[in-house]
Amino acid sequence: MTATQARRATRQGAAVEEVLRAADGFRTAQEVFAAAVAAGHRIGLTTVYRHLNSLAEDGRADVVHAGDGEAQYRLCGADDGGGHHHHVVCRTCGRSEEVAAPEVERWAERVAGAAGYTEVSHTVEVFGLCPEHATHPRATRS
Amino acid sequence: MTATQARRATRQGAAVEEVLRAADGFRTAQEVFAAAVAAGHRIGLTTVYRHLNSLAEDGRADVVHAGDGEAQYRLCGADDGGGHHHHVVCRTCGRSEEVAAPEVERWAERVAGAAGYTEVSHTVEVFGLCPEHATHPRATRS
DNA sequence: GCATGAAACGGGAACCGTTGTCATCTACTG
DNA sequence: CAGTAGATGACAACGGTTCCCGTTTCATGC
Repeated sequence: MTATQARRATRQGAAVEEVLRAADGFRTAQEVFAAAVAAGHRIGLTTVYRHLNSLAEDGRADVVHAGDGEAQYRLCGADDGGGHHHHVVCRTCGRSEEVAAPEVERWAERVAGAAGYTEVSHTVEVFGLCPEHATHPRATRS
Repeated sequence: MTATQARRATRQGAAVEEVLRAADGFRTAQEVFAAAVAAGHRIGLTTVYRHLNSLAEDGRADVVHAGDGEAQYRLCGADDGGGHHHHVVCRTCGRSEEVAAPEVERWAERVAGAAGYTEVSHTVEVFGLCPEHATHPRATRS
């Protein structure tokens, strides 16, 4: 299961990756589709979903579920050796910063183990407003 | 504004809470609906959703989005004040343990702040298999 | 370069969970 | 006990995602 040589090289697959690479943040499948079409690519929504899922499966893309039932995708380093990571995502523009979270990993393992749970997985997503989209300084910010 | 006495006391509202209380884990809205009907309550799916959302809004229930677009609900201590907490949820039966996560709270604030993000919120869900549903030790690394 | 088999594509329908609509019903108040 | 605001629920609408299946395109051998 090393070589997940799933897909054949196609224009559409390239288009999806291209759109994803051009965006420096998370995008929904529909946004990717719209962007690809806008860029002149001939591609169907179904195909966008197919490629997005393939990328996610192969670990070439990260997925977050924003909580309102809309999955968002983002390209990430092909085989980011050992680095399971998380993101801080801007609620407004989808921009994101990648952050490592060794403490959180350990914490998850520990509390789950303490409760007797096995095969532990976890989802950690941090949402916020990036500097550019920060609202009026409600606290003491200058 | 303390008493968010939003809803009138009705049989249906009681039924939803009853079902939720009987289950010691997370349940989807549809499951709650099915259980209520099975228990002989006369109630509609719409109403189940309404009460579930009310409970969640008032902080009387926790919600997790299992990642496949299905929200799951669980009763929790009425007004547990500042106690923002998380859960370890069994993938198979929905059973869950409540866990406090002060370190994670701090971590989220810190990394988001470091990246210049404000209005930070986060979702942390840990999934696993409870002792009862553990599979044979497969040595699989997540 | 061209034929060929297989994989990928894509339009539209199907699905599924969730929310909106609105006429009817019911829990509370006076 | 009657009046009324609010709750209910059957059904339709909705939005995101997946399935279906005939058509197109890729990759390869000739």
